[in-house]
Amino acid sequence: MDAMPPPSRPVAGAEVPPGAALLPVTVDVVALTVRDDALHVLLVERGVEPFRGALALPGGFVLPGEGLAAAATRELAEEAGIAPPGYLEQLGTYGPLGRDPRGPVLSVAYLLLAPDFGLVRAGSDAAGAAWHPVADVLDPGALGFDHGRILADGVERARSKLEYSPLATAFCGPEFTVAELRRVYEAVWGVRLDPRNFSRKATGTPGLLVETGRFTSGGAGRPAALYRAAVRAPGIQGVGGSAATGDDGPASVPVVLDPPLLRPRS
Amino acid sequence: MDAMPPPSRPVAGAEVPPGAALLPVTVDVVALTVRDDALHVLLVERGVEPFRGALALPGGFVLPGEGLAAAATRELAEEAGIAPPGYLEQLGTYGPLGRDPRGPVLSVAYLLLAPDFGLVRAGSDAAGAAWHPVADVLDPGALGFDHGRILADGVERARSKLEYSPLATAFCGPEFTVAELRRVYEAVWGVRLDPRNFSRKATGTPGLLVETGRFTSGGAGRPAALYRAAVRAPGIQGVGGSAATGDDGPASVPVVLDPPLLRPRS
DNA sequence: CGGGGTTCTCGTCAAGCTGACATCAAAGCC
DNA sequence: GGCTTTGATGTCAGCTTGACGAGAACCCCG
Repeated sequence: MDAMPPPSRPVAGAEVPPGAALLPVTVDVVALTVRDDALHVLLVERGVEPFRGALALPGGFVLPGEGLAAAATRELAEEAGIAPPGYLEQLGTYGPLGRDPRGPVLSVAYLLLAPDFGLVRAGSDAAGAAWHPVADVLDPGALGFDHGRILADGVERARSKLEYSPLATAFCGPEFTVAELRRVYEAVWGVRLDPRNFSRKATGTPGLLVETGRFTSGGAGRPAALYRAAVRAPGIQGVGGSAATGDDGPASVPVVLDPPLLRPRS
Repeated sequence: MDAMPPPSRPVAGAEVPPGAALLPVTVDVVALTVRDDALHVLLVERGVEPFRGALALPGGFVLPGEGLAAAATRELAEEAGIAPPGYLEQLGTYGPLGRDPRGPVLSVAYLLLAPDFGLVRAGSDAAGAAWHPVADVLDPGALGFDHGRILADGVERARSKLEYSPLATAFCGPEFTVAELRRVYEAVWGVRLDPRNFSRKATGTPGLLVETGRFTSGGAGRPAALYRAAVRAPGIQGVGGSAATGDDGPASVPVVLDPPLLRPRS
């Protein structure tokens, strides 16, 4: 669907009722990763008004003939410099009133859970994207527009996703250890988990891990068994075949963890 | 926010980049209720093309100067005849490509969990709204547009909501018995629950029920204790004060059930 | 080469929760 | 008054959870 040509008329609505509003639509992405045992979010420094100089989520306007998910991946590729791996799902829609000083704008937010991929032009360009610790920018007002609220919603969505879906593996590389997976949970939830109980739970939960038979080497301590994700997250690049018509609804969870991995209750 | 006057220029986008698409936006509502121990959805029979004569979710185009949630409540009021009670939250956004034969249209879907409220003009008018058992219309193709998929997403959202939030009470009236609440769970999940275990769990979960001290009378069997919802669902009518700026993001869950009420696993 | 430190893996055990089921209580109905 | 219906309370085995001990396998260092 990325290669779909623009339609003949760039502005739709010729057959819709005359009273309907025609709205510009943006796509903003909450891209989360875990680095140095802390949750990070991909942010850009805005180079143009409004909110010039402020930090904001990567995103931009949907172009004519473009789907929502396609717009999200395009903006990520433009502002992060690469087509990042990971799991992408729709987060929610905000607006159109009272969120952009230029006027009514509808914004569809997406959530990306990704391993710590490198950034092209990281921090060098004026509008370059960079990872920021979520804890540093979680207070309202740290980001332009209503992106502080969108980020908070994205973090909360990620936290609950980790409980009931195997998507914690989306933060890891193709092969990882149980300890790496545990540090993902610890960073996203902001808690400390017992390594022994977590290992028992993670390896005993069907649909989460697949043994590779291989082990780590070179690190300190006893070598750890390497695992792969039991489900390949239907992410940005991995779609492969056409997902029917332009698949722009809220992504369905690939698998539900059963029993869930509940976070400790205070 | 309902009374907000339209802005001076009905079509926004004067200051947005020239390449951005201007899209008509519709709001569709998946209104669910429980009647006769079965999950029902509010549907309208379309009176105009496209999909004339087919069943579809109530909804319509967002008007200039109107917020998303306001458009959802307005469409519900127009097509159901009243301002229904219940809990409203955003479900997801679909499109804009390949879902409306008239051209690109963005659709923001909302989910309403409501008690079995009466319908004005129920079934009489050509475009009147009526409750339909979800089981009758869940197969793809039963509804116009992509509403079959939106309904499926809404039902799945409702199912998981019941596990981790006290929103099952949104299906009940102001006072209800544990048995009524259990029938809500049974209808939404499609399972049979043991009344004794359910009662122990429901009354023992903090943040779900509040005793009223009153009891049912007149029915068959021993009178049952009447309860109220511990949290009033922030629904359509109950907002009261202004919810800051036009609150059109995905609604946050009012309270999280802890421990959750997990549905039986297969 | 051997000891200490580190990390991973397996085992143990009490406490709490879940699912299955029995028992009692309180109404209506004949 | 007995029967039926429905709600409330209790019991009990089995499982899961949280806390923690102990051994295994690697690295580093002297």
